[in-house]
Amino acid sequence: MKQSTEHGWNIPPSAAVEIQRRLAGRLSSRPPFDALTDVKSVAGCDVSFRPGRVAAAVVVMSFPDLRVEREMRRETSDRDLFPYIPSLFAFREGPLLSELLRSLEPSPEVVIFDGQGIAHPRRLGLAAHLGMLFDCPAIGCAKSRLFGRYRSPGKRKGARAPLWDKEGEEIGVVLRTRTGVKPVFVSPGHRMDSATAAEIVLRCCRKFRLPEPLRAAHALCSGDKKKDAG
DNA sequence: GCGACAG
DNA sequence: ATCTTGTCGC
Repeated sequence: MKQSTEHGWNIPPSAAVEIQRRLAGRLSSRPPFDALTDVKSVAGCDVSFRPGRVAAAVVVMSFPDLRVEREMRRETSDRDLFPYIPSLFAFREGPLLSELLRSLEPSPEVVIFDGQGIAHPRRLGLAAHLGMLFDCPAIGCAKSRLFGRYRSPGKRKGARAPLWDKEGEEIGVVLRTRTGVKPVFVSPGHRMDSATAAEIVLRCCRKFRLPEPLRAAHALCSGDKKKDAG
């Protein structure tokens, strides 16, 4: 049985676009928490590819201390995997991540995805799409830009610049998570706003450019055999 | 028609 | 994303 078909992910690109248009209208930009004071844990999600195989991982960390609380990993064949098409990214990485997220209890307080939130042509990047499906606060943290215009942020850690759409609406933040390194593109997914998303991502960054939950998820699904070290 | 284009 | 070690630069 093809799980991707059962879950409605394996569909023609034209149908995928229609789904995005339909779901985008139901997004919420209001975090369920006042600020960051209520957030006790943050989950990171990532997917990696190997010849013939695909693996996804979800790592839940306490917040703001960032201690690993839970790790989940799932690997399958890449048969019937949706092709990589910019703007339809969720249909490629979403299926496997959904399998992990649906079995994660209790539901995570906040989830950070390796991709865009609403900084997308139809306002439905991976983080917005999965956040919507699980009705969970979600943040998109991408390593490069897909959509939107911006002015380069300051060079120091914490510096940020708004990411705007063609109508001048803010759809995210270009955030410098480490002095002197290329900034990341943070955008709210579901039940989230840009300011809160940027704060959470920044507080999840220690010694590296990417937030720890994402680094941990990446290491887990890609099979990095490393150990801890302050 | 010509670029742009998350991972 | 992935194929891959050392190496150039701050």
